[in-house]
Amino acid sequence: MSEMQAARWQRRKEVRPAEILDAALGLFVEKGYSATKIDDIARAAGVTKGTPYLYFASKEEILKAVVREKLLERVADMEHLSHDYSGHPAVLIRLLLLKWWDDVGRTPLAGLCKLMVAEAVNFPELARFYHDEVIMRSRAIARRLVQSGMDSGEFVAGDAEAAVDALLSPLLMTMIWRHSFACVAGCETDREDPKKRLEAALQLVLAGLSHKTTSTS
Amino acid sequence: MSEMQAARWQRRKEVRPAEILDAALGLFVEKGYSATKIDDIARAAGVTKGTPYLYFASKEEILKAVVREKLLERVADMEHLSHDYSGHPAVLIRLLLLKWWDDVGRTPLAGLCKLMVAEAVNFPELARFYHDEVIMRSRAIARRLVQSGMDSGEFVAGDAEAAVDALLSPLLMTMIWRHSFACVAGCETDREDPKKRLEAALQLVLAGLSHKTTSTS
Amino acid sequence: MSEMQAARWQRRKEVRPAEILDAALGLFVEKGYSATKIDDIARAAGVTKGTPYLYFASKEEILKAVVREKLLERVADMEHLSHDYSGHPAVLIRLLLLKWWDDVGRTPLAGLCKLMVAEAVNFPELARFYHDEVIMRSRAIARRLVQSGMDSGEFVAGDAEAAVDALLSPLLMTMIWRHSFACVAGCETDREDPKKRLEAALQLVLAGLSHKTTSTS
Amino acid sequence: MSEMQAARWQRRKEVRPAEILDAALGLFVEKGYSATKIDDIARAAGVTKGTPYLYFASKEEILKAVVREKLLERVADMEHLSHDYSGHPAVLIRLLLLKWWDDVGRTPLAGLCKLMVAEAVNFPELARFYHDEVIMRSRAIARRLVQSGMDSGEFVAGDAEAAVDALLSPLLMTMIWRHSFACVAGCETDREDPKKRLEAALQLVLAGLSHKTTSTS
DNA sequence: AATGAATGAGGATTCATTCAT
DNA sequence: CATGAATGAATCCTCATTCAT
Repeated sequence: MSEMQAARWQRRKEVRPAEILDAALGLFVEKGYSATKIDDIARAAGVTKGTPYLYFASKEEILKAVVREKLLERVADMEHLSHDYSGHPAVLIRLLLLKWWDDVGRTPLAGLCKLMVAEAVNFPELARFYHDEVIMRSRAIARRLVQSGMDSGEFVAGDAEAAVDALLSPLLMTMIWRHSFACVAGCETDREDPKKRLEAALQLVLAGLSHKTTSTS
Repeated sequence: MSEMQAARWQRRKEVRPAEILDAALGLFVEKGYSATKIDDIARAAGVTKGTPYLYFASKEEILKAVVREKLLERVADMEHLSHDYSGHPAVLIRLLLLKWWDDVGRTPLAGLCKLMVAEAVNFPELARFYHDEVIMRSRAIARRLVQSGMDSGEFVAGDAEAAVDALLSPLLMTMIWRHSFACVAGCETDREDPKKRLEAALQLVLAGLSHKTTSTS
Repeated sequence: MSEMQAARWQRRKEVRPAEILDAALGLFVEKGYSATKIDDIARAAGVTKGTPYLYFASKEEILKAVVREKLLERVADMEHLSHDYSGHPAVLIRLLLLKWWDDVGRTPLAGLCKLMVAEAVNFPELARFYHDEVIMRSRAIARRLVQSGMDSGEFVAGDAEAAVDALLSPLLMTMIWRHSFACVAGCETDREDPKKRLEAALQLVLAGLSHKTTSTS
Repeated sequence: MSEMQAARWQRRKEVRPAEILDAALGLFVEKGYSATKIDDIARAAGVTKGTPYLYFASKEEILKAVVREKLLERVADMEHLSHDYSGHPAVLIRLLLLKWWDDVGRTPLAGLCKLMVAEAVNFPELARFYHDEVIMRSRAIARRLVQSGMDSGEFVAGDAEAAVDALLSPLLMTMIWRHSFACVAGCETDREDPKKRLEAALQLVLAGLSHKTTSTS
């Protein structure tokens, strides 16, 4: 029994942190940071109250770890995609935003983005991390693409930062919406196909960004 | 001592509620709902712990009152403006969004919008109120204008809801940004002129929405 | 106006204390001491929160005044009755106990007796007053009658104090009952005629106290 | 310091609830419900403020548990005794009442009975429980005995409920007395032997209840 | 490694009492 | 004389964190 136990524990030791973070992600997203109790997280992870403290120093550290673990690779993905690419910026922009929607926006991770917005003020250090490693890097990708389009003449020259705002905002707001009002009974404005709507909004911005000679069809 | 006492012992029934709500607005916006203690609100309003309870039943009711008091008239303003208007929708859309920026976006009220996003899940009743009385009414104004533009041929026909998303999102995200990351030391990506940037993003969307015959000059 | 006012106030000044004590009696009896708020008393008396403090120093003083005002004369009544009497003790005992029932037991004053029991520990000074002026004087009357019965041979000789206990307890318990369990929904063991039952119990004790030669068979 | 700490940090899940209830019983009886702070209970039980909440949901639940735990078995005892018995009702009545005195009346449990009287109005649910499980069951035992005595001709026929009142009231009032006025300095009418006095009172009632042919001594 | 009993600081709320009007 | 706005001490309860087992 003790050997089996030991073996099991050995194995658990490797996976516990991830299990705890998964549980924490779900609960933070569902109920917010304050309303999530350590005990909830522990139970959701199949352990008891003390266990999270074996792996994380505090509730705050769990939040930090969740953010760190879950979002960084998504950003890295996009950086790789954008580096290996040479073609029309508009096409890649569309591609990347829709990929972000598929990988993050429609998943629980979107809730993490909303959580960061909600809690940024309370966790400055974490906010800085998120700002530098998620926001700035994502915007840098977008900005580079926008700028290259402007430079190549494919896009109308103008304020690149503003263009990035216009491109990203609909996606971000959709993510935030899904984890705020959309969760409230009575506010479920059923957006049948959010992705399609997102695409339409994006298309509008890209159209505004592009030179058009004719608009006839 | 007696002067201080005397100063402390003012009976100002008429103005207390407003003072308390102002104090509450500032603190809720600055620190979030949970992190704001009733005692903080009281002190900021120049009264003591018990006084807020003379006017509001609970901390939650204070939040509700803040939201109710502060945002409704802004929405009503916009409805009036949009009703009395007959001209190019694009012009009014620009006008209204920039007005919202001036009246709300760059003021502490923007923090209230961010707060609603952050706390919607925790205060469903309040969220419904905000959804119905602020969000839906605002979107309705925008949708009407977009639709009339599409009907008149001034705008390219398409998904009106998506167009509303595209138009409003940059404004909303700017407001949210200002009350989340922008408050964190190290994240103050100095946006010298947010209004100008907002205008540029808006211009982009309106351009995408408009028929253009030539883009050259 | 000011003269009328003054006149009215003059008159009020005389009756206010009594009005406040009446209101307090009702509420103390109904809800208990702790659960009765000064504000309740004031409103029930048709005045506002500050007014009771013009006449009484504190909530506790109101309770004391209520007890003092309301019960003393009842006791004095009985003392008079018992002094002016010469006849069979058993008859007077019956008379006095039934009178106490009519004057106190079935009125709200019974609630005051129960209140004293409930709060004696919390208000020792008041308890002492009640003990000396109500309990001891009442028992003294009863004891004198019992003793005279024993001395005259009308009653079986024995422990006079115990006889007093036996005589008074059913009355006291009935009073207490009416202001404790009888007020609770679900416990209203409907005692159709409490006075009749009281009489029967009393009869039993008096029978036990009396010499009986035959009980017929 | 470390020894004190260690002593403070004992894990005794099994015994804590009982310790807390014991402490609570003592304090409730001594000071009343309102005047007893959770912190007092905790300290008296040798734990800290939070610990009672590990075992009981609220102060009210502690009171309920105290009543439930402590009195039910006493009632059950009496039911057993009365069932297994066949003899003169008067004898058993005397026995049971004196047993109740020994088991409850002269112990702190009597304080609980007084507390129930004092707080019945404030805790209707608990009052119903006590009414059904303690009062009614006790009275049922007494009533059965009285009735059987009346049926067998041992007792004078009459109002059985009134007889129960007469039999129980002296005991109840003695219990109540001991936990109200008797606790107040200055009211300690020293009843040298309360049991003896109780017995005398009881004897009186039983005498009144019995057929007597001769009263000679 | 895991448990979960115990801790204790912290915060919302109540209400007797005061005092400027 | 009366008001009722304001006070602030008091108390219940929560929950992140600790540590003996």
